Amino acid sequence: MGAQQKRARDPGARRRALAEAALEVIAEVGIGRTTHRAVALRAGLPLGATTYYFPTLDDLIGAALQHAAEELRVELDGWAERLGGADDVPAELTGLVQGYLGDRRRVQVEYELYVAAARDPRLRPLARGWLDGMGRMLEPYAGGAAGDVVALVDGVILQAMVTGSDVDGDRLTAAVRRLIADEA
Amino acid sequence: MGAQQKRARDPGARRRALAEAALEVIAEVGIGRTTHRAVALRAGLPLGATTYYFPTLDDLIGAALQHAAEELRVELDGWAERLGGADDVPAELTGLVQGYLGDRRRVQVEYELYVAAARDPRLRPLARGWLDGMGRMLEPYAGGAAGDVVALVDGVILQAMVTGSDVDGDRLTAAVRRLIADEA
DNA sequence: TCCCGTGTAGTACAAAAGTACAAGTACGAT
DNA sequence: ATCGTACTTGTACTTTTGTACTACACGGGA
Repeated sequence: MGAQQKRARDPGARRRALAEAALEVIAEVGIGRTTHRAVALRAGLPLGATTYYFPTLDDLIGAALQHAAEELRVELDGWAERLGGADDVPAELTGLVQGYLGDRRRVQVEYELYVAAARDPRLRPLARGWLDGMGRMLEPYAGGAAGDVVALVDGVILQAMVTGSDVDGDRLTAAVRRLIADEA
Repeated sequence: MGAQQKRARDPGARRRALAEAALEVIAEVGIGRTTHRAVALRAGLPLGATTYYFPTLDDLIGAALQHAAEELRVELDGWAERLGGADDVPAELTGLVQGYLGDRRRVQVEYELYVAAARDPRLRPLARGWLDGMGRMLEPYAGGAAGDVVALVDGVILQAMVTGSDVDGDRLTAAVRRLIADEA
């Protein structure tokens, strides 16, 4: 019906734009209150585009979370590289955590995914990507305590998000040192 | 209009029933998808009861979360008592965590509250109740590392919820021991 | 006993939201 | 150049949802 000018065709870009817009909406209002319309508005696309590319809302949200999980994996690869060239691993890890917290939107989405995965087993593989990936990354330095360091880091990030405050770098570094003492 | 038999009057019990039903709904579908109708159905009460006792949906959810926060405080008091009489504090703490994880519904609500608080500052005081209370409780045993132990425990619980698995008691105990070594 | 305020319950209504669809357009294959 | 398919877009339809409202019943005080 529309006879106005239509934008250039680029289905791939639209899928990505929708997924990214969905992530922004999720960060702002949570998974549960994310709607087709809010995502379309955020992406600057018509409502119909959402259902054309993602048959159902769950598909849209699922694709967005998958997108986020992939971004997280890329982030983790960067961490692994940085840790590999570091002479003080705990201090470097602390710096990475602090940098990660610089983008609260992204962190918020990650924890949205966590809580959703706790409720819906279908999302667990996505959430485990971060946990397992980080554990594997830390194993060379933390050995059997890698999982503990992951828990500590996730807990520290959670605290920062809930209280709205920053991470105490020295304290985190010291705690990581204690956890990995004598390991690896 | 209804001329059927009405239940006994007990406003206090109704408020409590609605708050508790809301918690169950929140645990199942998340805060964002919690509705008046779902809560009323769960509580076995008519729809009108929800708006009679809680003018708006936010009020209902807020009351439910406050209810949960109070329950958490009671739980924490129990923990404090148990830790006070324990000769092996890290082991006792591990046992408490494992016991806490026995009621996943409750844990789910707690983390729903966390993530919601990260997004909405108005909920932060409620969420801080657990963090601060637990920190204070651990201070006598963990000293300056109390906050680290809280982070570790929260991270471990989060891992258990996300992966659907149980907590490795020995590992948690060992990690706590390391964190509080030389403290307090 | 007779009210009257508080609680109860069913229903109503407008807004929001998920999804379907019809109409039209661009682009590659033939 | 034509044709068909994939994409685009605006709108329509139905369900869900928040909230308001009407009608009624109980229970204690005048």
